[in-house]
Amino acid sequence: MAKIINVVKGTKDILPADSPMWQMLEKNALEVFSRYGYKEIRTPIFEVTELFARGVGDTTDIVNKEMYTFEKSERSLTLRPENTAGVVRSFIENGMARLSAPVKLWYKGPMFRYERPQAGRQRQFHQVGVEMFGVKEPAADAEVILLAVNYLKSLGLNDLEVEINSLGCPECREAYKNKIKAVLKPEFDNLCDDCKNRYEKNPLRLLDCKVESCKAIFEKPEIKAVIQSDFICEACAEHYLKLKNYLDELGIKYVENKLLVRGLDYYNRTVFEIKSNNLGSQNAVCGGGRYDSLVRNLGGEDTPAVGWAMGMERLISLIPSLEAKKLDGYIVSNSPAEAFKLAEELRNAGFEVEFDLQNKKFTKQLEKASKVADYALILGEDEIKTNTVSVKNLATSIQKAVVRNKIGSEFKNV
RNA sequence: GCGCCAGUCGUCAAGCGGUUAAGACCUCGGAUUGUGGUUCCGAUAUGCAUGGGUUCGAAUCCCAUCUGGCGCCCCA
Repeated sequence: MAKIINVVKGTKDILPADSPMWQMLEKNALEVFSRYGYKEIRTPIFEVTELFARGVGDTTDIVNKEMYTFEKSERSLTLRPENTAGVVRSFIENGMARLSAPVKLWYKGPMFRYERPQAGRQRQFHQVGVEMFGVKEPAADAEVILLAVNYLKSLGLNDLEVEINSLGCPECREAYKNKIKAVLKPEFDNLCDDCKNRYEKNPLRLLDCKVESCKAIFEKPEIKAVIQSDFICEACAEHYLKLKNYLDELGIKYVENKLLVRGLDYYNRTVFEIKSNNLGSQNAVCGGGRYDSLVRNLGGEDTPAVGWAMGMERLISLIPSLEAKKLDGYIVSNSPAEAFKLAEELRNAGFEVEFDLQNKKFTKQLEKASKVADYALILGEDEIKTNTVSVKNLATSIQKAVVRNKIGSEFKNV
């Protein structure tokens, strides 16, 4: 035999046994998001590399080491590692800023990140996400979080923990970063290598380092005081407070996590994550926040925006697997032409029906019927002569003759 | 990119230096030639991720590669 070819590392087939689950996720997304006025947008799977460098941020790991980038006709193109940048590009390019705000969009589809695969992490994975443009008020943040919670609910996921935080605006965050850097400066040599790196790149990410020696440093009173301080400016604080009030009113439980820092550079003010304890170390199913300066940074008019994305594979790993659905009927017959006609009749009436295409013996056909269908529709010589179909309920073993031209309306009653 | 663990039939696995490489499920065929899902019989890995090595002898030991899992990093 010829050598077989395998799927590439970090990618997976979605097999027929799995696809009903995916269909459910997609159907619920359409239903739930539509109720809030969100419309689906589908953007290309690859974009010009510069979009992600400018959009996601060139200090991020995603852009620095995880992108699938290739050259074609002297242009650098990249398989999308996330979809916010693409949606924003489309928003600007299609003049959606001229539409009446808010502009509410949702998407689903594959994303690509060159990372070491592990549980809940693949190189090709799928996200569903929403983006809302044009609303600076905290009600937008609240709606988007509510939408996430309700989508999860529609999937039977009720007990996930919502974590929120405010990163402040660029101004107050910059001041905070500088304070952190200042207070940690004397300890710099004692930080772990990762933290030394983060010190310059993104000091906010220092804070949830898991290395014990770093944790100990952050516990020192004078350092802890700075870390714990409410650094955000008045306007940001008010925005954050209003968001929390909305969430309280809506009965959405949340935990404030000062260490929550989304890794993408574009976030400001609100950031949030929804986590599960049943996912191992890749425990976030949903992550998002506000990104008021991204549209402008990508060349559009100043437009505030909020959104989130969920990892569909992670969602699926939390949902109990669905039972395989059986056919409505399986026709047992030694007259393929008659079986064809009956099958077509029932299929046109909306039933899921199959029959044997391989001239198998009667007993084999019946055995097959019992495995794959709720009813066996027996169409033998006797039945053809008398213009009937013997319908056998395979769960109860009850069998009845049904007049051929009433079969569609009656076989399910046996 | 780094560290640790693992890889035996379509699936779940036993075997841990000398076996014809167990067993179960699935699939297929037969027992019964118009009644299945319960029963009985049979078929299905010259092969143990791939490639090297050690050994009289390797699925079993060693090395490399590939893939998966866990952790770090990061993120959904």
